[in-house]
Amino acid sequence: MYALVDCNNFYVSCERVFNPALNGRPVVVLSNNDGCFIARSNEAKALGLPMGGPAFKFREILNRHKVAIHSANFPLYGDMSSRVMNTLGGLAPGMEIYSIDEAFLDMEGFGSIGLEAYAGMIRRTVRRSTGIPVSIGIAPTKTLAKLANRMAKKDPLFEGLCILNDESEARAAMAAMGVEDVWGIGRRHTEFLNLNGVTTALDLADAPTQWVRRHLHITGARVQAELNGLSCLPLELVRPAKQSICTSRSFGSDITEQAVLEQAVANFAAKCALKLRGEGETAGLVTVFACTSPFEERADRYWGTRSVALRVPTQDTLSIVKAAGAVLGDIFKPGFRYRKAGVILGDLAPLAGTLPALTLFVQEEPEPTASTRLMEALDAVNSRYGQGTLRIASDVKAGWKQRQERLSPHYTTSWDDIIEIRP
DNA sequence: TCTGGGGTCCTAGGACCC
DNA sequence: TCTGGGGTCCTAGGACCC
Repeated sequence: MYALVDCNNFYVSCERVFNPALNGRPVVVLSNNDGCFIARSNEAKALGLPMGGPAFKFREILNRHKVAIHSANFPLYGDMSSRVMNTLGGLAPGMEIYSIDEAFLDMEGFGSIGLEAYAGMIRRTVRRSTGIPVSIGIAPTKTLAKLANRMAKKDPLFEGLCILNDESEARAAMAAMGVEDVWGIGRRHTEFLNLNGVTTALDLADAPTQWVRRHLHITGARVQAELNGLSCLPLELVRPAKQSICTSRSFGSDITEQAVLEQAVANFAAKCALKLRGEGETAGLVTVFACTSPFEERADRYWGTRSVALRVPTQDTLSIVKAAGAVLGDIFKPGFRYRKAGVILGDLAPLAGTLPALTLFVQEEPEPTASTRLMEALDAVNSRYGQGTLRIASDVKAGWKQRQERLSPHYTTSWDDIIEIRP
């Protein structure tokens, strides 16, 4: 049996841990730039505020119901996530961290204690240790565990815990669940399935397997098998190495000058390099993109992207920022209003096993130790005094910024912020 | 005025190999 | 008139996840 543990309204719950006055009130957390809703309390959901809805379209409801609004505070949420995962890791023999607020647990062998009692203990322990409320779904496959979790959240009668013990319980749950709510079935597949009379999860489970394989491909076939109790998605106990690392942002206001865009891209490249070192990897490919708002008139839209291969794979901020700056020079076209840009690192390889790339015409030394030592010093200073304390000169936040008008303090990751909230 | 960010996997098709 | 079989690698685009 697998358990899916999912934090309730996670970002809102994080804000409430440190600001209990938010309990019982409608609360929303906004995306970067304060654009869309990315988390809503139950009270906010009841007001009809939709996931992903742009805040400006709901200004009237937000004002009328005095909804508490927070800008996204990802350092806080990431740290709270670690606390939840550390707690869960001690409560089961195997765990797969699936997302910032979800983990699958191996429930093998807990049948004798009683799954229900054990799951109740998990919920109480996480709540007591971290302040975060969680819901749990338990079933014979991961896909059914996701479905059970959804039941646990949807229907208050379950009180945050739903266990599907056997086929008849699974079939009853699937009959009550729309096919669009099945894990792995997105908007396009839902549209296709509905047109063909498949509207519930149970319809999908019972559809002809060849037909599912043909139209929903191998991933859809796995979903169907899992709904029928055949486990084909094992628990991934170790996180696979990342294949790419990306940092991108939309801007608080449009950018038209190349120099300003260069500053932003330098900042994104430096952030990427920091993440890269955190993963212990080197990158061999740097991709940069810059684009206008997708809501522009067609003639004013532009999407530029280009990649450059690095002669020597590296995790050095200076090399990566330099490469990214050169690529931006290639794709920048004057006359457009740029709304968003980003840097993507690819061809990742572990640092330890890195050999100098074979180059035919250029005699390339292995990466000098000086670079490694400089990066160590850079990271040590920034870790001690805050990210951005020491940075590359082109990475200046002079001409671009994001909107973050209602940011809560970084309660768990910044001493300065804690001092600031002292009464 | 105002619409997020960071990922993965799969397929189809082209180009190439012997 | 007749035109194989078995592969790899790469890329773009689509679909999905939170």
